[in-house]
This record gives sequence, structure tokens and C-alpha cells, in this order.
Amino acid sequence: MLALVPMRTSELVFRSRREVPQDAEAASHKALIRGNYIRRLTSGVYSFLPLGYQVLRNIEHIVEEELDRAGASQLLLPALQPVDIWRATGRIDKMADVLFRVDGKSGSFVLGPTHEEAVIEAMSPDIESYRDLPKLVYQVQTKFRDEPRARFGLMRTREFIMADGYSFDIDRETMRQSYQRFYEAYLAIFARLGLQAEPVEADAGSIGGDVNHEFMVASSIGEDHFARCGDCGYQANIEAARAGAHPPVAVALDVEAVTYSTPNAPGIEIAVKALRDLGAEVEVGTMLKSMLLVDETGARVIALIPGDRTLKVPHGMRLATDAEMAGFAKGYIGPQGHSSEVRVIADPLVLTRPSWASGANKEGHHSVGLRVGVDFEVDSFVDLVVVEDGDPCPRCEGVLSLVRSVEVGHTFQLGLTYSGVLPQARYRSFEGEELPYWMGCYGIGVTRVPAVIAEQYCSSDGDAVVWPVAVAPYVVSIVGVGATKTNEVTAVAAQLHESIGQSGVSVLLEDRNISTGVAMRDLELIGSPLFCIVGARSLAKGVVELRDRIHDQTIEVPVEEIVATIHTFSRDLASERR
RNA sequence: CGGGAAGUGGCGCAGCUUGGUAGCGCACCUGCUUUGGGAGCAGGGGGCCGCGGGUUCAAAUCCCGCCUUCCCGACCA
Repeated sequence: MLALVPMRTSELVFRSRREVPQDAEAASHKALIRGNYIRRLTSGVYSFLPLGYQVLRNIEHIVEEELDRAGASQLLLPALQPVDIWRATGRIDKMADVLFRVDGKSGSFVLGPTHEEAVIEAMSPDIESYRDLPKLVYQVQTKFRDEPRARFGLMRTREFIMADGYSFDIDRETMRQSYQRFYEAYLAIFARLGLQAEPVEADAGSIGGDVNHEFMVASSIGEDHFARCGDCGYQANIEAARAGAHPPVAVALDVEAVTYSTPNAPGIEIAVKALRDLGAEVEVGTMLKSMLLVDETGARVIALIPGDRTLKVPHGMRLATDAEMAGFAKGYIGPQGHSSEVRVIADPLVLTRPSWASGANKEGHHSVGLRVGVDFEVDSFVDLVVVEDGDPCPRCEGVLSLVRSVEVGHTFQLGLTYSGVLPQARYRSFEGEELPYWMGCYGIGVTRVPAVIAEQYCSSDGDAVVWPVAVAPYVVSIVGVGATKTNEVTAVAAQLHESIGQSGVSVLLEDRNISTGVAMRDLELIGSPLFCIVGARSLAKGVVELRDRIHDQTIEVPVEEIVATIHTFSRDLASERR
């Protein structure tokens, strides 16, 4: 709602577009292209045309207002960063896959994919004492990430704008308070943007740190899933979610382990088929998946999960490479008979069956009737499976369901992850000790937001968006219609254009000499939530039409009341949840 | 990086099987008529058929190589 200069369609950079480029798939992507909001320069890189930029500025304005209110100061850090600050934290290697490197005559640089290093460089000289803390800062900056795959228009791009904030504190407790300030500001921001963003517990990934939340908007084109319990409100990203305990079952007493010869049957699916052909009663869910992992020390670990589950690799571990699997029968690994140097870990779900079928640790052989504690031992039980629909909730008696979603924000309690390794990231405490400060970092994917909003508020064919009042490029669009557009129609439309603009509502006037159908269609693509239709017919009755596109209702309003009515409507529509 | 699809005026597409010097719709330009929901008539402009090589008298079309884009997967703050 920033644009208070009344605008005319003849001045707008806009063109009717009946067809969309065939490479637009998502409805929001189609709508943003048809409406002349964005244009692709190359894969994952978009120009914001004036309409799209207006939406973007409206979003940024809301973000800035709320972060300012939370006590954060806006600054601007460089996008072009020397490689040595990335060496100092080791992220030059950790994030090598996504870093855009620039080698110029004057040295080697990185185009910042995020700004933890840069903000520490910028802030540290001004943080000398505990008296200087806490500090909250943020910026609205372009980020660069060499994404392996850009997707869905603005949804996942290689160059994008993020509003990223950082907090600096003396200890864990005050860091949590700063975190809370950002967290609450984020809830306020997304509410104003018309997005139902759910904070969910998340995994820290390469940013590092401890407690963190993702702000997720449920959407069919989301790239993430989170688990939700309808009963107690537990919500966690699928990478971080854990299921509650399934009731354990006593091991079978009347079973004996039998080994079958199953040549050329590596992997669960094929093994099940081979064992069945031999008369064994097994299915995918009664097979034990045994996977070889390597921990931080390089030691090998066998992980056991039910055959119908997906492994969640624990932190600090990774799947073994083929070379590291020397000595193990790849495709036929089982839980039994490993040397004491190989640790065996299992998901608690392994206790939910009386016996299992699995590889026999011998090329071309599988065993059935393997019992925990009898035929094989487990060193420790840890959470090893990705949660699925229907798993029990870890907090209550409820059941988890998975929700497909888009991440619009992420907040992290970093703690000492960065300050601990950078000597300049210190302050002097009351006792005179030199200590690393406690950090938090916070990000909103600003250029992703128009796509998420459009996805929520456009028809499924990407036909047109009806923008929420808070972000609409123009809240009201005026069009004059009626036989030959009499002078009166034109004059009244122009006069309303002026007075609505003066009343503080952003407004667009259709002033081109085109047919009504084209005019209406174009205005629909521009997406104002309110249309003001000035027609010869209704003008004869002393009224104009006001169409509320959010509720798809049209009312007639006396000309002299229209400014006040629009004011009421835009206020009511802005506060309403869709 | 694996799997699939596609590159032909600004946009959407046909032509390719069976080689013969490029076409349709929309958009654009000019004029007139229109204007309460993507107008009508008449006239007009615009293409290195993704790039490079090859076969051939002749290549958008056949062959080889490369590039780009989109979708699924891997990956992902």
C-alpha cells in the first residue's frame, strides 16, 4: 500500500498476455508472469517489473516496520565478500556447493549466500563490553546461492532477497529473549502479509546452532513437509520430527532363525520376492533394513530400521561409501554376528515385531526369524526413521500427519557457533573476562513471499491473483465503461482517481482507449482487491459500482460517498483473514 | 548429477516421419468503424528455424557433438 501517487494504466509497464510461457508450471508462477510482475532473465534469476516491484516494496515495508518495532536497527552489509572471512569459519568448504565465487583482478570473493561472517565483521568493533549488549540488527539484502535446481518461478531462485536479522547477547538467557523478539515480530509480519505461517521445530542444517524454528505455509507446491499433531499442537519439520513410542512386542519364542539362499536379490524389494518364492512368509514391513553408516571418528555403525521406513541419518553420521563397505556383503547386510568394533544402533520400532527377516551378511543369502536380544544384539536404540502419516505424537496420545509446505522464514539460536571460532567476536564481561557473544540469526525469504501469496490467492489455473490489501500493487482499480465513454464517465473516473488517491488509498485508473472486456481482463491480472466501475448507466442514477473481488460482491454507491466507502472496505478487508 | 520433455518472429504453436529456401493464432504498425467483459474490416512490418560440424545439387527437416530451459529425483539455510 505504499504507492500513493495515483497511477494510470497508460503509464504502467503492462501488456495483456493471453498465453504464458510454457516453462511456467505452478499457478503462482503463471499468474505472476501473465500479470507482468516478473520476467525471467535466466534459470532462477528474475527481474521484478514495476508491478512486481511494487508488491515487493509493500512486503519489505511491512517487514521493516515490524522489525523496527522489535527494536532491530536496519543496516546494509556487502553482497561481495572476501573469501578469507569464509575461510575463517570453515564455511568456504561446508557451503562450497552453493557458493558463487568471483575471482577478480583485486582478489577472490564470494557473493554472499548469507551474512553471518559479514555481520560479525561489521559489528564486532562496536561490541566491546557487556554494556554494548544486547544488539539487534537486520538488513534487506540480495543473496546468491548456486542452487542445484531452481524451481517454480520465485519459489527457489539463485538470486533472491532476504530480510536477515542478527542478535548479539551476553549469555544464553538473553539470547533467548532476543530470539523471542524476532520470533514474535515474524508472527506479526506473516499475519499482516495474509499468510498463515506456522512456526515448526526444525533442523539447523549448515547454519548450525541449537534451537530453531521454520515458519511454514501449507501449500501444494511446497518443497518441505512438516509433521503436525492435531491434538496437542506439536509441529516439526520432517527432518527434525520424531515419532512417539510404538508399543514394543515380546520376541517370539517358537521361532528359529533360518537362512535361505537368495542369489541376485540385493535390496528389500527383491529380497522379499526371492524369499516368498522359497516359501518364507515375509513382506517389506517385516524385513529389517540394515544400513552401514560411518560416524565422526570414522568408525562403522550398523543402523537397523523396518524395511518399509526411510532412514533418518543421525547427526554426525553419514552413509558409508562403497569403499568403506569392504568386508560387508553389500545388499545382504544383516544385524547379526558383527565384530565388537561395529556398533549396532536401532530405531525403537525394531522392538515392535517378534522377529525379522534380513540379510545374512553373506552374498546371496537372507535369514528369517531373527529376534532382538536372541539372534542379534543392539548396542543402543535411537530415533532413526523419518516420520510418516499416522505415527504417534511424541508429546501426547495423538497421531501425526504430514503437511506439504513452503518455508517463508527461519529463526536460529546460534549460541557460540560462530563467535566461538572467531577471535574478534568477543566482549568484556562485568567480571572483566573476555567472552564470545551469543548470537541468533533470522531470515525471511522476501522474494519468495509474492509467490507464496499468489499461490494462496490465485485460481488454480494461474488466471489471476486477488492480492491482499496489504501487498496489492493498487488497492483500487477504476474503470470507466458505457457507450462511447461519455465525457461525464471520463470526468467522474478521473475525479475519483484523484480523490481516492488523496484519501491515502493506492489507486489505478484505466485510461486507455480500449474495449471494456480488455480493460476488465487486464485489471483482473493486476489484481486489485477493489474495482470501482464508473458507467454511464449507473451514473445516470447518481451511483458508481464498487466490486469487492475478495468476496465477489458488487454494490452500488452514491458518487459522493465512494471515497468513504472505499476507505471502510479497504480497512475491513485488510483486517480480515482469508 | 540421474530420469523425462522441449528449443521455429515478442508469446503460444504447426511444419520434421517422406529434404526443395517457413506458416498459423495472439501481440505489433496504419486507416476506418467499434467500446457494460478478451471487437470488426482493409492494409502492413518482423524469423541466423538454439549453436557448431557433417551428409546432400539442396537441410527447420537426416547424422554427430554441444548449449539452454522446464518437470521428477538427488540436494537444500
